[in-house]
Amino acid sequence: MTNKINRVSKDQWLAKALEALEEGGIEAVKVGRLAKALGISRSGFYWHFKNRQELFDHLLDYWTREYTGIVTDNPDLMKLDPKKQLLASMEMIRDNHLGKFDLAMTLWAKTDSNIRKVVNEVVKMRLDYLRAIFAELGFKGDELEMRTRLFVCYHAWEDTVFPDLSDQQRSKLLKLRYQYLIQK
Amino acid sequence: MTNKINRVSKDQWLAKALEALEEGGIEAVKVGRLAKALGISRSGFYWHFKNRQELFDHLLDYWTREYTGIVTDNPDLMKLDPKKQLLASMEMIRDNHLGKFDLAMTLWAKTDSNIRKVVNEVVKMRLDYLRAIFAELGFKGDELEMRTRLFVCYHAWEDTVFPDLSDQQRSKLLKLRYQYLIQK
DNA sequence: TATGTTCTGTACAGTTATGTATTGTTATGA
DNA sequence: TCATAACAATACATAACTGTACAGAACATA
Repeated sequence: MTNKINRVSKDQWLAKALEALEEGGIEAVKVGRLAKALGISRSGFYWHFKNRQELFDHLLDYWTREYTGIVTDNPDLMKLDPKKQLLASMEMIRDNHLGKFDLAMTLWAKTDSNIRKVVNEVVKMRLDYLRAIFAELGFKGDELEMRTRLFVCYHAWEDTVFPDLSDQQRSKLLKLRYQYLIQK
Repeated sequence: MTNKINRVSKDQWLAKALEALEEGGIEAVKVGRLAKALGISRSGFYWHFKNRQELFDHLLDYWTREYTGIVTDNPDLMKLDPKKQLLASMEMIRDNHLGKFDLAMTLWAKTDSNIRKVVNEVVKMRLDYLRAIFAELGFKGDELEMRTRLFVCYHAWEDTVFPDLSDQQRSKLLKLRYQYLIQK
């Protein structure tokens, strides 16, 4: 008996949506496509979410929580001396693939002012966080700004721009970049 | 008399398509939306293009021609000594907004292997071009690779990641970055 | 003025998408 | 075991999007 039906939770819908978002941007996140990918009909979706927009709101929420605060709001990192904090941040960004959704989010921000607001805030948080570290390392003024932005841009986008780098190569370059960035 | 009809050329369709591509990725490039934005019906589109795919082919073509070769295939730049070539390249990327479509193209590449192939080639061309310059400046091995990638990533994405930078600030940071990147 | 080329709108058919309504099935807790 | 919550399928109405067909207007040129 037990004609088992595949049941899909809210989190599973969200996970598939994130996948679609990462791969094709927000316009590729379609209810029907997600259902097909999950192997069920669309009906369950509207039990979990009022409509497509509500899913979008959750996606934005998720990204803000999971992909930004981990570094910039981490008390353990704050305790370290600036050099160690910088290196630990670099490794954390790499290990957690913190730039994973930056591509889709940044594109999304272009057509949606709500998203734009959040993305701008996130970029600002990252800049503030790194600026503080480089300031502690003794950099000032425009030099401080230049290093901060070089860091923020590169580390958020390395995965996206150079997806084919091996882990080994990535690690080697990371160490060298660390030395280079703290050098006066 | 002269009930003037708004006529729209192929180039105008392409221009609007590029706009849509830049703002919302390839999934946002819809024939109907372009027509609406141009203030006409869709019919003309199918006179210029066989179908939507043919428009996509043109978009890829356009990007490859206009947004990559300008720097990496420029004989005038090759004549310069490496330091001047580096600086001129940086200014050229900035002035021509050469990273303008990188966001949409990179996302597009995730779901289309033809696009991925081209995008990968373009990134490779950029890396080769910059690697040659930094090599002439005396860098070797992993250090050479680190600087090359730092440059390529930052300069293609600065506009996208920091859209709010003023021209003045952008110029100031460019000069400092130039000094920093050639420094041993 | 005649003629072909370059575009236009309108109409239609087919596909894909959203959202609603309704009813059925399974798991859980009282 | 009974009620309810948490899912499921199916059917339906509507809108958006693609592509085709076709008739006609404007333009270039001879």
